Amino acid sequence: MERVRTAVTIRDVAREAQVHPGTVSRALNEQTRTLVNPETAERVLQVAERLGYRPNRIARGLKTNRTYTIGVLIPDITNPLFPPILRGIEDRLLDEGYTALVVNTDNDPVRERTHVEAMRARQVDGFISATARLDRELLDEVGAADVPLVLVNRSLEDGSVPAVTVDDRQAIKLAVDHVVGLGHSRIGHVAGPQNLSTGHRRYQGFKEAMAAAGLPVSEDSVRFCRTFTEEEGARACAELLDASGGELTAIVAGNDLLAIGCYDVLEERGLSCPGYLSIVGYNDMPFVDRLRPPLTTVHVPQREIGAVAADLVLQLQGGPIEGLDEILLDPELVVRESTGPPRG
Amino acid sequence: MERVRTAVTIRDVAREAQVHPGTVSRALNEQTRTLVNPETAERVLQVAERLGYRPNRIARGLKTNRTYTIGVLIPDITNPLFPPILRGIEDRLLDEGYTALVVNTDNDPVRERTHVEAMRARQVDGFISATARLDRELLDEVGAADVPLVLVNRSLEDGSVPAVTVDDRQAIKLAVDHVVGLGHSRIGHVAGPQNLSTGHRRYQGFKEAMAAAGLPVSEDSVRFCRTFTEEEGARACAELLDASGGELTAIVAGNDLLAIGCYDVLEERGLSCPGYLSIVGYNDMPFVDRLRPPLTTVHVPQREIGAVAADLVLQLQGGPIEGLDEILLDPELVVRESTGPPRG
DNA sequence: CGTTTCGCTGCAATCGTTTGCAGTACCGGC
DNA sequence: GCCGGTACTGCAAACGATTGCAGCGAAACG
Repeated sequence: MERVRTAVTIRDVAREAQVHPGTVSRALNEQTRTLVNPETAERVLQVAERLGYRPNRIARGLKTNRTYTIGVLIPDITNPLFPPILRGIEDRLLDEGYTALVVNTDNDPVRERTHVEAMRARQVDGFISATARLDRELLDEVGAADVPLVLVNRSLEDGSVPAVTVDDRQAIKLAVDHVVGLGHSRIGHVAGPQNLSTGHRRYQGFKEAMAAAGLPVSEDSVRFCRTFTEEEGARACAELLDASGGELTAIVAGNDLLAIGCYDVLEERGLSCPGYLSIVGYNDMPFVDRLRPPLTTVHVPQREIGAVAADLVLQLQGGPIEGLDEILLDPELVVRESTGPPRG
Repeated sequence: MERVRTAVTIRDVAREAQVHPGTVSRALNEQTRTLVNPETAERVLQVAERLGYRPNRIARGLKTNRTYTIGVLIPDITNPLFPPILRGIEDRLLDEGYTALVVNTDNDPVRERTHVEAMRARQVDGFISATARLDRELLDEVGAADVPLVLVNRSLEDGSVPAVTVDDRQAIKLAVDHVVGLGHSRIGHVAGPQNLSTGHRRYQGFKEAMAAAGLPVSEDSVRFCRTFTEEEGARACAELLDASGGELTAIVAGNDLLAIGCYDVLEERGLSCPGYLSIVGYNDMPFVDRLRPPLTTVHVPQREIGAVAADLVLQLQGGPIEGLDEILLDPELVVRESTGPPRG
């Protein structure tokens, strides 16, 4: 309960340096140091150093209403998609003396709420959310408390909250154009969950890109997954293969995990990739270049997304910014060995 | 600068409920609620709810010297080894109302120091460190401040700091015995950095296991890597292959990344695995079951390690525990397809 | 030499809670 | 009727910092 009172406070320094605590505070703070006599300041600095003084940010935060902490909501850090984003965020925050409070929500509303509450109670200066969904209610709540919030990897239809994402439509277009360029025309889409903005937008992008290429998209050429997992990808892929009567020659998947699921059914059925079926993923997760075959996928600059998002919350610390909604970064197709010309 | 003063404080609740702030505090806290008249308590609860009161943990922490926050030091969250550990930690912490403050150190001493300072300034209640090294100095510093520290995935020789790890020696023995059982006798070791406890202990374990199996380990049968990366693994593997004059038939690697490096040189040289060379990894990182061939490796219960570590810091909150040093969890060999009988 | 200005420092309130202590009211027992 | 006890509740001092305001001495100015 009672931790040994070892901490040296501003008062200790003051006593030792023969000045008032207020003066110590000023001397220690870059911003206000000019207000104190250089000699005094120097002395205070010395004493602080000698005593091993460590400012108590908690106390500081109480007074200044700033904790220099940003809450980061992630569905599941175990999903390889997120670590790079997190790195991007952290590195950027660190530069400015901020720290990230990271939590996993599992996209579970109650976990989400618990975590957001906990973070608000800790007076975080802002939020970055990579979660697929966030209660409208929760959203409004943090909005009302006017602590900045920025979304990554997804966005709101109404643009009411700033977001940084990759241009999903353009990205999917890259993918379909690639296989079209290879000569494919019977192209399927293993789509992500439609209640997630990412899944939905990629599906839209697929339809658009196909239309632009003058290709029809029938009911048989797309299947929806309930989650972004290998299992669902496999299920959808199998259904697609069955429904198309073996005519499909390429699949663009809603994300890499889904693509891996496709690999699984090919292997199971003894079909080759890209010989029998070309597959392109989405995200360029770590290690997909090590799959057999290495996965052709669209690379999204995760780390940069994180960094930009961090930048944004940091800027938002200064107050709201007008006319800010979505920042789109450019995706990039990385061609590996899971795509090739159509069979026959 | 001045955020709108929207927060409702304990005083607002007090005014509204016609009681003293102290009473509100007591009513709101489970522990002390019995001290207040049930009716009053109920009324306070109601008002608090109605006003949307959110206790300010910062203020609370200032008074109670508890932040319910644990600092977690990780080398690099981008390394697939760590996300599961982090999950284990977070889930366990969440159960107890704690939150994790996570940072990436890159094993860089200055980053490390910066981060530790920042966390101490934020008055974290404890530390969990998964970093390979930590300045002796830093270690002592947090020790002196008597905030609990527990290590994961590595330990100190002198056992001065509680740690939770897997039994590296036993684990490597599992690996060695496996290939020995397959009939191998010319077994090499691609060892991790010897300045990291993990790398060192696995190397020791390798020598011991070989000795126990009655097998010699010559100078030509081990190569050391400077880092736990594919590149280094590849370099070491190539050297090993060259040095042994083509006699080696199996390699046990210091970790999965190193093993992947071995895969690379085999591919480069057109050699097969496990036909020409059996390879066993260490850690059972996500996705190694999807490599070609799926990697035989020793599984370490990352998530559990994290959970146990979290448990430990939590327990340590009650005060130091006597006779506590290292908690060893059991590794488990998972045999996949990268190992087979020796050629010839 | 008186007055203003300036540079520096001290004072004390404040941030939002917690908590030891004291006070009050009521009840029961003798 | 007095006393002790019990059950609440209020008071006020913390926790460790920040900061507007005021004071003070010395320099500058007229």
